[in-house]
Amino acid sequence: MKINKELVGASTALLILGVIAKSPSYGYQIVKRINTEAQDLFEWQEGTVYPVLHKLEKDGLIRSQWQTADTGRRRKYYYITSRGQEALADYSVQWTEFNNLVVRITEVQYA
Amino acid sequence: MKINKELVGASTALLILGVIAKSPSYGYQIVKRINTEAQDLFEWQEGTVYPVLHKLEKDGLIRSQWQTADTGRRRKYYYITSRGQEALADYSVQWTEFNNLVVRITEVQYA
DNA sequence: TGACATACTTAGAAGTTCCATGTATATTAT
DNA sequence: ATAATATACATGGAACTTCTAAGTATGTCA
Repeated sequence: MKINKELVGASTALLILGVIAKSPSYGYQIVKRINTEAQDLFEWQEGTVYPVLHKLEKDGLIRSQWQTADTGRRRKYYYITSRGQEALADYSVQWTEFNNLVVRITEVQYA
Repeated sequence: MKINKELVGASTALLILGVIAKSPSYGYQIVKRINTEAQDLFEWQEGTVYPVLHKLEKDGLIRSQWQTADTGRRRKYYYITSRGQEALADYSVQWTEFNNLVVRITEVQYA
């Protein structure tokens, strides 16, 4: 299995897929959700996320649908596709293996 | 703690620092070492690693020294600096936290 | 009505990594 | 002997991502 070349950079995509897989969401919500979970670890900007959403949609891993909230505000909801679910499962495995490698290489050796 | 903006992209640096921290190495050796450990997960190209080594040295996280092997071949050995050790410890923590986030977000929910 | 939060979008800059290629030398195979 | 391969370092330019910044629009609340 040759890992996806962009795997690591694709952690953004991985997180987005993870969020949408649990529940369809729209961009702004995803940004808030991840930033809350990330605490002080990092902070996504909207300008980072929207292009990734567009790319994921172009690649057929998610699809979108405009909806109007009760408030009257328009939101573009994203849904994961079956290809997206496959990709998510795939990326998760790759991520885990990659993490194992990082841990193995960087961990301190104890006699 | 604001995570290093390049953390994820910095996984390359993290792995390199991890290798050198255990034992001073030269570029070609690092590439072979990581590629062996990475199995089929990915494969670093030399052209990917040398620029990172140069950047790490410029940032003072590693230092280099030319040595001539018994074979007569010249190698540029890299040593981790104290600042490099601090960075390695720091990045490791950040990586762990980041991984925890990824796992939390992407893991399947069981009732 | 003014300030703020919500919500999406894109342009341009900056930064990384990849691919390809180049140079040089030692080792191994023919 | 010499050809092929492995070792070893290096860099230019392409390709790709992400970031910053800005823009547009609308709903909510003081």
